[in-house]
Amino acid sequence: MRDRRISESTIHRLSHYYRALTALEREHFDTVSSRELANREELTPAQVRKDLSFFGSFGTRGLGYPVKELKEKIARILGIDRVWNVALIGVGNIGSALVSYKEFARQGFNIKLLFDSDQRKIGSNHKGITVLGMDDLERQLNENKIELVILAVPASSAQVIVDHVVNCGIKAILNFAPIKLAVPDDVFLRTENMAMELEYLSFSLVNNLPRRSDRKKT
Amino acid sequence: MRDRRISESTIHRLSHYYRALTALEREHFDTVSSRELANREELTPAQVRKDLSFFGSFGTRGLGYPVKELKEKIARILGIDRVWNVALIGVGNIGSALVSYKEFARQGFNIKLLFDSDQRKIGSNHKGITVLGMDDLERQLNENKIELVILAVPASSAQVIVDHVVNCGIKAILNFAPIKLAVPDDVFLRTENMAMELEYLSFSLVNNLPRRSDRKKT
DNA sequence: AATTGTGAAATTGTTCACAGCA
DNA sequence: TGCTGTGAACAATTTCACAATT
Repeated sequence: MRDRRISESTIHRLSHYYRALTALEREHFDTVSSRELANREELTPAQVRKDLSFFGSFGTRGLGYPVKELKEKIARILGIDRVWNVALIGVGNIGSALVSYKEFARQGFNIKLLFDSDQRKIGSNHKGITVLGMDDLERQLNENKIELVILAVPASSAQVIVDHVVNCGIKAILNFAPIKLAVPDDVFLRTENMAMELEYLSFSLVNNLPRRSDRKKT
Repeated sequence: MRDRRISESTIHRLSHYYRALTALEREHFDTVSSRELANREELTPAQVRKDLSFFGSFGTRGLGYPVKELKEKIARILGIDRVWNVALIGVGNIGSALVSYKEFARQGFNIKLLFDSDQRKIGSNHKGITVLGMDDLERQLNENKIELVILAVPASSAQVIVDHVVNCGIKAILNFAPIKLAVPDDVFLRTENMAMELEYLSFSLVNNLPRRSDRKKT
């Protein structure tokens, strides 16, 4: 199964496995079967095995997967076995919530810098980090070896700001503005659209969809 | 094409079409072709036509789709042509950011009630809404005809609280805790996992994935 | 006996290509 | 002519089922 193209869904499921394995580790399980892992994230055992087999043979026939080891393997695959230096642009509602979002830090996403274009916010403090102005962006990103930028600015200014960020050489951006941004082909952009899931719920309620849906193919 | 099962991806793409149509309306377009609509959300024209054809024949051959009308049709399909009464539980970082998140209000999601189990937060005010205690939950949800609950509580208490919410008769829940929650089959649950997209970016960077990926197949 | 790893089959989702209509 | 609507072709993903292994 070496070298089949890895799909987006597979990668997202790795995040789920990682989460489940973190829980299993806390509960002192040494090994876990594909069935148990599947149950915990509402997937099928076959899918778990197929997903994992893309990356190697991590299990033992008859026994299952070693929890701690598999968790480390997946962390390595996802690239979260290290610390990423992150800058966050836009310290409004969402932005300031994200600064304190524990799950980011727990997975090695270290928000080191905050930026805002609002003069009144520059110099203010969030969780011990001083908000910088946008004119300082390029130098600060370089000096702090930032590899990842989170954008939490209004939709109206998001494209201008993302252009600026791209010009600074950043190759990975997480966008919270509910708008489609254009970036060059060599930049990774993901957009978190929080209204979309509410719309999905709304759709489900009015159309009385077949039940038990939680997240993408996931 | 009547009565093919509508996939999750199709529904998510409807959200995208809705967003694009909102922009087109603002730009005073009367009609739009499947090609233009596809371009705006980075999809293919065939996909746009197929998606829309699930729900009816909204376009005119040779001309395209009427922007205003199509937007209304999609709003109707998504169930956002009305106001939904929403309660938000957990007024921490994420929770208080969501209260002020304009996009929710704009799409008819009216956050009417706030709850928290922290005594110090009860009685405090967010955007003019007073935070209530959890003991009041059932009565308040009923009296205010709440149909949708947003959960922004810590992972550790999320399952207990979601059980409580389900017992109050709520059938649609948006969960922001990074954990898999169990709910009965007749309850719609969606989980917004914000770390997942960061993990995807991290994976992309370390694996130097083929570029230009923005959200699910979406 | 239990459980992985994996080709093959089944299913689901996407794109093609063109007839049909304005 | 231009563009939709859609069946048919194609591609991707998931599930099945079983040999291999402990």
